[in-house]
Amino acid sequence: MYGLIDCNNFFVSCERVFNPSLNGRPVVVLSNNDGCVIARSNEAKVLGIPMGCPAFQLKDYTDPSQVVQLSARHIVYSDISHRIMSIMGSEVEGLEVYSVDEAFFRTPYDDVERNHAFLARLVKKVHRYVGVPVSIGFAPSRSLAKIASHIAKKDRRITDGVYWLVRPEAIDIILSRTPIADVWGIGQRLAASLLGRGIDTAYKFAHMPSGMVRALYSVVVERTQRELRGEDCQQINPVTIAHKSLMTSRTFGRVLTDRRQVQDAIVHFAQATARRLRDEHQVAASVMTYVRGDHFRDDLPYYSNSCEMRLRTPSSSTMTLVHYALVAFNSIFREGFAYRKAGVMVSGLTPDNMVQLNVWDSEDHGKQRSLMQAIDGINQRYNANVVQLAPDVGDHSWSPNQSHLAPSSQTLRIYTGQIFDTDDAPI
DNA sequence: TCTGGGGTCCTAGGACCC
DNA sequence: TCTGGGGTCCTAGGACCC
Repeated sequence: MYGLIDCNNFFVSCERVFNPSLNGRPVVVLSNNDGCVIARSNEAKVLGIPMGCPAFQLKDYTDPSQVVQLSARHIVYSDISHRIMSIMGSEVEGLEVYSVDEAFFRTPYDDVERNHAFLARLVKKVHRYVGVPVSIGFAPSRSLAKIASHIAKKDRRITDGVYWLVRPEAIDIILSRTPIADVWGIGQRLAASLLGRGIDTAYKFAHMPSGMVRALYSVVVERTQRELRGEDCQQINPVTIAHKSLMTSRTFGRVLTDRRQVQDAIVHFAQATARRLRDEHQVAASVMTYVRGDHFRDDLPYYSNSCEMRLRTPSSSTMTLVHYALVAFNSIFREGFAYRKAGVMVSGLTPDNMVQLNVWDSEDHGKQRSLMQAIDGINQRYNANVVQLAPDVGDHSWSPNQSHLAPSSQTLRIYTGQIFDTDDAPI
């Protein structure tokens, strides 16, 4: 059987670890640029604030002064996530970290009661060690475990944070109470389409003829259906397995028209991406740069474009990636438009010890590699970006707004073991 | 005034090959 | 009038996830 551990209101719970006065109050965590709501405390959910709600619309639901609004601190959340996952990893087999606040695993026993008792202890342990409340569901498939974990989180009668979905009769009852849109893998489009056919619950979906699901939709949807029937068929890629692409992008704090300022952002994103790539010991085969305007502004001409460059030899060198990102940028930048967002993505990733060197590049490659190792070493030693490439010294006019950051206290620095640089908060 | 930042997988269709 | 068939690879775009 599969278990799913899910952190309750994760980002809000992380903030509460450092500021217990937030307990019992409506709290929301805002996305980059303080744009929209990406996490809500239960009290905020009760007020009717929806997920993804633009911050400026909070007033439609409640007096914004009653709601504590916080800018996201992903470095902190990521660190807390690692702590939780490492506790989990030491207690269960086959941990698959699915996202920053969720992980699947295999339950240790065949017996339902023993699993329940074991997992209830685990819920307590995580809360005691890390301070974040979690819920666990377990079932024959991951999709059913997901539904079980939601019940564990939402149903107040469940006091130990664990719910299981194993007996077929129980599964049928729960599925018939689960709206089709709540099924993992059924998004907006599919839900609308299924509703149009009268399929409004997970139960009805699970009992559609599979041939029909396959013909109407795809193998992916059919797999979801089989999962609801208790069959195990979702292949999860644990994040411990290397990424296939990496992206760094930001919405700017304001629209930019100056070429120099947008270019500044591209250089910064390319550097950040290169560093993450080296952290993963991977190299990229191609680099893509994209820019776009502000699609919420009708008063400005909108422009959006991207350009992908293939590298002669796969690389993770900052200099190489910045170079190609800028070549791509120069080919898509148009004067006379207002830019609101840009990003750099690398793809075609492979382990750096498997690079096939192009004969023309081999000498250069070795030198760059040594240089990058030296720079990374220095930056790591001083916990900061002490050494940077010359181009990334602009005024960062593209920087996002983060006006609701909790104070970056000494406690936090000690807790995370690093200097917390709000200007450079990679996820 | 103000609307995030990552990722993955699958499919359709075109290019190209024999 | 007649104008193959089957395969692979790549890319763009759409759908989903948190």
